[in-house]
Amino acid sequence: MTNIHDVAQAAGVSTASVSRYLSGHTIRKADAVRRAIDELNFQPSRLARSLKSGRHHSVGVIVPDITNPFFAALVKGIETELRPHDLQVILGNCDEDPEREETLVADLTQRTDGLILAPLSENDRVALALAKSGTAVVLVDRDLASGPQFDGVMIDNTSGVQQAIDHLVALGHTRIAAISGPLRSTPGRERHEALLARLAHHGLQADESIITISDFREAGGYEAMRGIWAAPDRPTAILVSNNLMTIGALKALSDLGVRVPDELSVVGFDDLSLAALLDPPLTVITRPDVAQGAAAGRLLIERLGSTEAPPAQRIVMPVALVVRRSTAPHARSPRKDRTPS
Amino acid sequence: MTNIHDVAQAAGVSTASVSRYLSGHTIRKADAVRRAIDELNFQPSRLARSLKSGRHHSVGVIVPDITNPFFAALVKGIETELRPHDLQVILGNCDEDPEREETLVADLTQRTDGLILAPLSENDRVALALAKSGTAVVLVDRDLASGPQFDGVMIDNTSGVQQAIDHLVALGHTRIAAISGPLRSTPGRERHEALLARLAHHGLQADESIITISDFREAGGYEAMRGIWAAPDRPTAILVSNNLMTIGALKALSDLGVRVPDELSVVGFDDLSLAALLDPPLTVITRPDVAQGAAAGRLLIERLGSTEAPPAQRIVMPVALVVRRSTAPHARSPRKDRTPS
DNA sequence: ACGGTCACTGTAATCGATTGCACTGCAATC
DNA sequence: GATTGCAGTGCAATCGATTACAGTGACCGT
Repeated sequence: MTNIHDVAQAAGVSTASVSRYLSGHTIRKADAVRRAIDELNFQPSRLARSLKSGRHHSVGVIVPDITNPFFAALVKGIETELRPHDLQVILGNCDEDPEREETLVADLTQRTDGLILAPLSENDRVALALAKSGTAVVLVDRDLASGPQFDGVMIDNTSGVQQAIDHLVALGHTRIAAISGPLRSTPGRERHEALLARLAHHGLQADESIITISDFREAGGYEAMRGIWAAPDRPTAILVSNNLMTIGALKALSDLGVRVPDELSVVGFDDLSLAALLDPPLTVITRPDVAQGAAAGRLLIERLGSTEAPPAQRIVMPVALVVRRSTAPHARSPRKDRTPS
Repeated sequence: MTNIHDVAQAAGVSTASVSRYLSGHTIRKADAVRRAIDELNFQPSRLARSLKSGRHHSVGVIVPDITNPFFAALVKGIETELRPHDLQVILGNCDEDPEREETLVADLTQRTDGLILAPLSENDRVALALAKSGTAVVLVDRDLASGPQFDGVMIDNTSGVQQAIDHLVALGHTRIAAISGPLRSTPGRERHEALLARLAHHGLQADESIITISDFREAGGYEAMRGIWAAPDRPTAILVSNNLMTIGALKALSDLGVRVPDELSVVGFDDLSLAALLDPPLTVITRPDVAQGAAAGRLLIERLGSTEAPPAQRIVMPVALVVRRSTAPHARSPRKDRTPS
């Protein structure tokens, strides 16, 4: 690559003048400089610029799993919001790996002006690094134990789970299974806690053999579902705590030949773009995804804009139950509920 | 942030010694330096490092739409391949916007050692910039008109379309519709051309009223499907050229109350994680996605590893037809094929 | 005691830009 | 004609690291 020196030489001016030309000042030999830039195909090094100015004109977004359509949508929301502000979005996918998350945080704090982060764990070590680094940070969907010091955009997990359980109970279900996500993450923990609380609220017991903690991944949901179906006393309904595990669970049910909702009512947390086309159409808890990303983008812009750090802001977005046809009234006896083998 | 100077001062050595300590040399006051680094929480600036060394230890991946599960899978394959080589993956999502693509290319060529790119258009302006910049580039899934000078990992679109059409013809369909992608992109063009060629090969006519060019997006597929179903002479089968448009088409059919495959046989290009669970399970052309990404990663590593530029390599990966139940024999008369309105 | 290794050290140049400072030269003003 | 003002200029420092080069000192052998 040609550098500013080459251009200066070719145009017969000093590098200072070229630099000033680039930043919009009027200079005497503007024509010559313009021509030199064109001919040499000069592009100022962003690296050098950032080193000098400390600004990068980009923000990092770190998500646990870009394969998850929710995070893909989140990213889309963030980008839409950030684009008009001349901020590049740089995406890091830590693939549920804490070590990789740490590397990414370290890397991106140095290449970007701010970070939008969905941490893997509430007790993440990254929190420390972040708190010290002084980078602008917005948490999204997932919190940190030391969270309150950061901006954040969360959703009302508790309400979502309550709506789902209430719906199942209203349909007459009393033996309700669940596949939860990892408890170290906010949605995993909050949804699981809400589940236990709501079951208790209805006077239902939480049976460990049909309430499984899994990993928010498709394969995990598949395994968990098979495990639950092998339990001595099968449930008549199940709440699956995120979209990918729901897909896995549905595949397991399909492989096992279990009819939904006749034998098992299924509610998934997170909508799926195909949920309405499934057989049967899936009852889910929907939540804003693109909007959640956009909100996070807005918070970050606000923070980057102000010179001194404003107090941390928290946004909690509402969720809603969408009843389709994967849930049905519990027609049979609540006890002794076996399919003929 | 503290810099190498602060550390040097605190440890009572010169910056050179700190730098040497960091790069693994033995130095006399190693202990003091280590302690200073810990206490000051020093992390060397990657920016400054890159500026000096010209290496970034990262590669850029630019995709047209991260919301598309295919690209998400591709990214996953790339990451898995690159991680062991100490290369960060930095993701850019241009969201089908050429302008944004250009910005991203410009940005990422400066922050990374190489680029894996799925260009929006075969005649992309970025090609020029790339050719000049001398960055290592691997094209994936989509080619450039000036492509042969770059490494690339493509798939056999033609064969995939042939298999799909042959399958439909074997089922007795003669009036075959299609929703194609944008012709400026490789998969759009190749699949469309293969479609026309294969229809001709079977002596079938390509009727413009039921062969639509769309945009590879869900909404586009939805609209296109509605348009096709409004045609005076309806088709009995359709090939949809990618996953998102297939989702859109299925939603349109669902909204229109069209029964699949009774009234219309549907084949989609690209598998979907839920394809088998749909009603009915969807017949698709599958293709490697993670593997395609991994192959691209390998090519890039190879290129980055060698000092002088090796000749460009091309990989073409095979595709396969997976017959499920969205395609069925054409039972009724091929002419005058209306559902009762 | 002297010279020669050898291991380590600091100074300073470098990567490619930006910018404070002192300065130039021209036009406007008295 | 001298003075002021001002737009534009180049030099050199700077951002934070790496590294060629020229020391420095300890230690060894004679």
